[in-house]
Amino acid sequence: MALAEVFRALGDPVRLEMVQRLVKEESCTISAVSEGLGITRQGARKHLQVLVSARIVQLEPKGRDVYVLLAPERLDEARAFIAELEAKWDSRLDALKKFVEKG
Amino acid sequence: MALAEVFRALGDPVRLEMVQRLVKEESCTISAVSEGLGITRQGARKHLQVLVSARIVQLEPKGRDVYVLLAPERLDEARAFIAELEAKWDSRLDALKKFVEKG
DNA sequence: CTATAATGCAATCAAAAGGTTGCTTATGCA
DNA sequence: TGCATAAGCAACCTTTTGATTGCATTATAG
Repeated sequence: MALAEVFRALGDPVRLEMVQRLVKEESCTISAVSEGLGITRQGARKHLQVLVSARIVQLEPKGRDVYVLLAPERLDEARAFIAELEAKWDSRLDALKKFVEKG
Repeated sequence: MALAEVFRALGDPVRLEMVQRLVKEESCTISAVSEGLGITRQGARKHLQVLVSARIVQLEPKGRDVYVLLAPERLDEARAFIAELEAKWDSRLDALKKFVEKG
């Protein structure tokens, strides 16, 4: 399942923080999303690459800088997947409830 | 962020499959959720433990069996987190749109 | 034109993850 | 009582992950 890769990418505090930054701030360079995370630039860069591989973000070089762009499609797929699980779960509970009511 | 642990737990095809099984089927034993995953029982058990640690599932021993119960709260937190990201993202796009319209 | 800032690339390293095998324990059923 | 089934525990192994350091490259600001 390709979704597992998306969840995995979100499964780290550093990467989660990066995604949150990208949601808040318009136009982040790699430097910007990597600052103040308590790890080195290269460490952060590896995390960023995980997000790129999961296609949660895209990189766009512009001169000396590389801009990091959020690609929200994958996030939406992940959200929808969980929502579907919840829907199935709820309908099962409903069925159970009706079964109990019937006696 | 505790949510990272939830995402991480979902970030594996085997565990994702387990969760899907638990949504579909009522009352699964450890054996049931571990069958047919292409790995050994002990391997599956380790995956299950990851889900337990992330509090996505609970274990309930009953006699010789141990039942695996889905605890949907964490899944809902994860879904809500993404939904919130999307909301922020959308409102930023709206703001940008208005800015552009104003000239 | 040169210094500096943004980035890339590679080697290295410890720790965690994913998986296995082997053995033990305990429960339920015939 | 005896045997099959469900599960636990521990050791072990390989690969991946998270992070580092060091050095090279490239582009912009003065």
